[in-house]
Amino acid sequence: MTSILRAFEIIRTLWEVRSAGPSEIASLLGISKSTAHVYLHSLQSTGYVINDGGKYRLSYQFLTMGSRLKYRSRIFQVSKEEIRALADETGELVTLLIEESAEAILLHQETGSRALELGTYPGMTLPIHTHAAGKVFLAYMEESRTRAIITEESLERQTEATIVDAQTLQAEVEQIRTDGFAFDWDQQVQGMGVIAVPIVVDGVLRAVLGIACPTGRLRDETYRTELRRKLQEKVDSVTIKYRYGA
Amino acid sequence: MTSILRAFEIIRTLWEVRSAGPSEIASLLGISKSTAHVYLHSLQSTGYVINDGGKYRLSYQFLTMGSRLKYRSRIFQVSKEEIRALADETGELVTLLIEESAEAILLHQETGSRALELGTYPGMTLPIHTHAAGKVFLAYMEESRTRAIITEESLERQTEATIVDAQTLQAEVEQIRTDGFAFDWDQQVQGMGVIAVPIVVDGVLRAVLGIACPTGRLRDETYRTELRRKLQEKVDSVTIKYRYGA
DNA sequence: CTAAATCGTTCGGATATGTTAGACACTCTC
DNA sequence: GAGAGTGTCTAACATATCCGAACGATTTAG
Repeated sequence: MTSILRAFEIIRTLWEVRSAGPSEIASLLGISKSTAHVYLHSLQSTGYVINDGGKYRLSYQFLTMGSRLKYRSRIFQVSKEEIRALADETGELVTLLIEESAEAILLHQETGSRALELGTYPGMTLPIHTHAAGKVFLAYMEESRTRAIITEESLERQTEATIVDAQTLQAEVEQIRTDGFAFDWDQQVQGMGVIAVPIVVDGVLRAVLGIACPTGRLRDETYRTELRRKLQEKVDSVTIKYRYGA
Repeated sequence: MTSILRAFEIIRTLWEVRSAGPSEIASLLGISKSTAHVYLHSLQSTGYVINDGGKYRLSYQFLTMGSRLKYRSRIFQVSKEEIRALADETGELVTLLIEESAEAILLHQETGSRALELGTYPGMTLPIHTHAAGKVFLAYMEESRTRAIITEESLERQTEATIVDAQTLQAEVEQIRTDGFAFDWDQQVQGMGVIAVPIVVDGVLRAVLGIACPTGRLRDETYRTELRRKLQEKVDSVTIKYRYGA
């Protein structure tokens, strides 16, 4: 089914170039101009691509569908209020991440009054080994998957503190299993630290709730444990809501 | 190019049923089981569909792509801070809408401290004739399109106050052109009113900024003009930012 | 202001591609 | 433990995809 793959290649290309006509798409993908036109025309009739005056571009249908998925998801529905409350109480950046295809996806975030402004956005994907939340996923998923990701993946470096060694990562993962939470300093972006706690319902890891704040504030141990306590508190109430309804 | 259309039909179906296997998709779309399987398999390899153990479902790739489109858009970037500020200053719900394919799309929203909680979300689409923001679009788009939408579209009713008569709508649109803003009461949802102001840069309508609040508060005329003044103020600074950079 | 070039779009024929039924292994249900 | 359901895979057929050429319309170059 090359046509479907090609259609999504065109979508990706349209994302990259923002707007293009059949000729440009054709030369970028190495297909004929008329073929490119047929694809673009078909994509237009799905509503995911828009034609203004010969130039084609992606429509906000992606946002519509993506947001619907987000707002319909149970974990978002039951944790939305707690995330807002946690952001208000701590003033920091609170994030809800889920795992999909061995990647961490930022499903939702709320910013507190003194939260740092990262360039993060809902739907953003993050490599799983570069931050506390990702390591929680590694710690709580089925061990075979953990092993596969740790060894197979290339463990790309993001900052100087990023763990790129499989054994070190494995040890951290085991530590997280016993602790029930994860820390990181500077592993994703320099100057930022994260505390992350798993949301486990019926023995299944549903998501990870995290607080991101400047490394400076995190060095204070009493503040750190305070954050962790508040985080765990919210996770507990989210777990109950998820399990027992409403 | 029926395969592309069919692929997106399958995506729509997967949205509706949340999760399904080839057999279920096949019977829903009237195709053979093996065809459904090939489609699902291809969609999976695009990353937009995920296979857990035979059952297929949509991935958050839609959210990722949709959010990227949103966060990259110039109008969002230049108005983000003003929207947050306006929500803080007024305490109400502030919305940024754009028009696409004769529909209004809620690109962004920020909630103030006493804002009413509608079930709105970024990416949500709204019929264009049922609210103040939509009527601003009608007022500021090319007249031929306005006429086409007003007369062609069926003007579906949402509440008792929804304008479903083409002539009434036309008159309102002309009023908005002279006023430079739009009001509505109860036209989208009962008990809610909206004030909407166009964001026009270089003679082109880029988006509409709106404030939604309970009809009760809107009846106070001094409050109404106060809201409108603050709204216009933010729109002016957004316009300048959009036009002259940063 | 004209001419050449490039654009998006349309058409019909060669052929590559999608479609299908059937067979398989597997998992639940009864 | 039998049966009906599932997801997956293969191979042959037929259909729908792909391309080159040609059409206006628009933009660029002279």
